[in-house]
Amino acid sequence: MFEFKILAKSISSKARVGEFSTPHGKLITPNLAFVATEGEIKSITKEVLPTLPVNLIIVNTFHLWVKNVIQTIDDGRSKVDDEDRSSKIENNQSSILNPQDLSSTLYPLLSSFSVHDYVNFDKPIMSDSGGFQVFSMGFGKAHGVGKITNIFPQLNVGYPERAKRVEGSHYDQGNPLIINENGVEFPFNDQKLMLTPEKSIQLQQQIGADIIFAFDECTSPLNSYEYTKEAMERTHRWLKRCIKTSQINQKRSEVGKIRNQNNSDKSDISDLSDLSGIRLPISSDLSGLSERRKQALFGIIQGGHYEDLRKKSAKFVGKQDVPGFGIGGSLGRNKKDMHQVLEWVIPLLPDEKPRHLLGIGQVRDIFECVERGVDTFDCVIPTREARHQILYTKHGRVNLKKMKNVNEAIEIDCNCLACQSNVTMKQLSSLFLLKDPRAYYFSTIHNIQFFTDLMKNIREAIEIKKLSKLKEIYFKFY
RNA sequence: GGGUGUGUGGUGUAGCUUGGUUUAACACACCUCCCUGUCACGGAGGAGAUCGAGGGUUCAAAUCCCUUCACACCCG
Repeated sequence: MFEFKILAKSISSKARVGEFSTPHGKLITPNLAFVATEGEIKSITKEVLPTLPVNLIIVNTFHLWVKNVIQTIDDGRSKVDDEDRSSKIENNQSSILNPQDLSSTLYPLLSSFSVHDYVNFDKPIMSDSGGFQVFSMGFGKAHGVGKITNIFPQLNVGYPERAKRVEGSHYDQGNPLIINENGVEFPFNDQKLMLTPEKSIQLQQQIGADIIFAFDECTSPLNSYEYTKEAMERTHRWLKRCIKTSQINQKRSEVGKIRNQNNSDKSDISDLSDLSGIRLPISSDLSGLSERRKQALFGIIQGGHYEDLRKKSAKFVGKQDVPGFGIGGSLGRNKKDMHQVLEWVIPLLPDEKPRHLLGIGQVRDIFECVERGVDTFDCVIPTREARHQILYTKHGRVNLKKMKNVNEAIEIDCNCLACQSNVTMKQLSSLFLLKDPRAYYFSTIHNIQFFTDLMKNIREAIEIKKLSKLKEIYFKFY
């Protein structure tokens, strides 16, 4: 499990085609995860999701947690577990397990019921750890910026002045969140929610995605060098804790299996005694713990747009015992900074493991980053912009608001349902005016088709050594 | 014929009772631009009415009074 086979490599760049084995199938790379923060791709119902050209999705731990979706998944699993057990076990040893306990406690998971069942998607799923919310609900909110800042556009020429402001420690103050060594406290809907590395991994285990991310602190591009360094070092310590928690889970699973084989309730579990508050169910039936519950923990590289920090982080995370890496955090002030960050980081990561670039995914970015050695992406752009009436086509981005009177399909040779059913841009515009759910649906499936095709084209181009040619074609319009 | 009510940007409304804080507000639509691990079917700007018409009161009227027009309803 979690083997990464490199199938083809570009000669002129670091681009490669790979195959990552997960419990829910092989993920062919480069690829892009569509974002299903709360367990569904917005405006796409669970019924139609399996019919769409989607290879990978990413859900979000924080949002699933606060929206009680994890609870729902747990309930679903308890139900399956109960049914499973009652059909297999004659005696009633398992009665000690009740759904209430299961829902809130870490435990060896019996059935393979997971977020896949919840979202109705039997392909690889990633879960983000909540680390991005440390930024988006923290400094990101306070600073009013994204992870690539492009504020002060009027100061583009006066770069030194802007840089001075950016380097100032002023931007390290006023975080609405409380961040300390232990974790992060989020004020959310009148409650305080504490997320720690252990908690995040626990939640992610309950979610059951194939690829999970370490809990990190995503910093703001406006944070000072000192702050970014401090946050990065803390993130490294958190990574150790994430790995440990994840390994303990793994061990407990194995113990569960042994106990199952021995059919004994008295297996030695003393090495797990430090797991206070975490109980093992006293059950003889743990055979349901399948390969499908295994999870790959990806460590995340931080360090902002500072060369020494990024390199230090890449070296540190790169040597950890994890099956893959995420490149996260603030990526500087513009795209050049972002490319620079990748050029610092990627050469320091082991070639034989996959690299995921968190949160990036505009068309140009995908090409630039694949060429620099990125294997997977996730991005809200395709689905969010669809809802904001931006459609992606081979001839560039199309703003539907300007196409109110155009009686043509979005794209002639597109395989998406909208184009196949000859929905015209005029019709689609009208649906948007009426806020008809079909407007969001059609636009979203169209953009999904576009990005899925894009990734496929990229993979094929790498294989036949024509990536730069393909890039040229797309760059005419993007 | 008598009575009542309504008349504000493209559409729907707020303001009118207690005139000034209205260079007339809001929503939708319209025109730009934006969206990169989604608190994002969202965000930032812009254009657009002198308040049915005319007259009067007043330092000051969309707001009070008169006349008139249009529409709606009620009574004959």
